[in-house]
Amino acid sequence: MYKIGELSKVLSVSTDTLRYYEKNGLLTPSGRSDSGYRLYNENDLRCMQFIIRAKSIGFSLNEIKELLSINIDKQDHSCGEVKSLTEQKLAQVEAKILELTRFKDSLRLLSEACCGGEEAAVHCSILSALENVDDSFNRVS
Amino acid sequence: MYKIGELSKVLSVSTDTLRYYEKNGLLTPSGRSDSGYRLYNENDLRCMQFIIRAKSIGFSLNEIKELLSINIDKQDHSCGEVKSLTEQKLAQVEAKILELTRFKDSLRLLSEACCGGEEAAVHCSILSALENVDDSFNRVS
DNA sequence: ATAAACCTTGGAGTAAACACCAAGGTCAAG
DNA sequence: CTTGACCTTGGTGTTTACTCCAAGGTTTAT
Repeated sequence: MYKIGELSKVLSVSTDTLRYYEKNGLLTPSGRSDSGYRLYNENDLRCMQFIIRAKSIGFSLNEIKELLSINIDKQDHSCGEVKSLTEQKLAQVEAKILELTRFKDSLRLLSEACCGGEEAAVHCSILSALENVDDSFNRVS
Repeated sequence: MYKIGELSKVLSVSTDTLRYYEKNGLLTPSGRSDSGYRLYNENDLRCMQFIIRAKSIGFSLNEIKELLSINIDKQDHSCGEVKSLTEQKLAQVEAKILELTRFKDSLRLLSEACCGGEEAAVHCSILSALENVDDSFNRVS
């Protein structure tokens, strides 16, 4: 069992953040001490790690709550509902990956077009590189 | 040349957003009419499209400003500097793609573990699916 | 037994990214 | 020449995700 300060150190988040997440229904500590201190167990820790990872990927706290509800509500919902929500999120993630990949391609194009030397970078431009990417995309579609 | 309302319609963003971006140095319209109306040209439009795309990918307005400065400052900086900034951003994007891909894998695992039927989804859980992914990751590393 | 280092709740403050007025000037149509 | 749809600046309001007190109770080490 971790006290809030201990968990905050393990995860490198502030105690305020932990209390904030609790207030917003993302992570409720599994228990309280006699004196009212929050007590987190290993499962709470894993849940928090999940939240941190989902956040770093770009999910909002509300989206994360939705993802977590897949877990929390599992007794109350059918497999069909869970699967549908999961696949919806999956599609979102895949779309994001696609966009990011396209973006990566333009950055790489820019980087490769750039000689990297000492001269003024007049011919280097994110925008022109992106235009090239767009053009190729347009030609394909 | 587009007036602010015209550009806003073309791009499906509010005029407030366009003014906000101008105030924050992301996109300054290339001109003004005699009466002081903002006038945007095709280049401004492309720039705005870039901003919208970068935003949808998860870059903050400040990060986008940095990306755009690659373009704007090109006369003032060497190719080497531009290349370095670009590659830095490239690394960020690649890291993001990796994390997203990992996340996608866990969602897919969850989806596949789920029968999708009518029964209570007791055995379906994002967290347990993620634990499995983590385990396999840990075994590898 | 008394600091120092924790914890509690409640509330106020902050930064980002807008959204929404208000008061007034501009422009095209009838 | 006026009506309605646009534009201007300047300001306030909103949501998200924290962050930082303040006032007081608890634990622990000396």
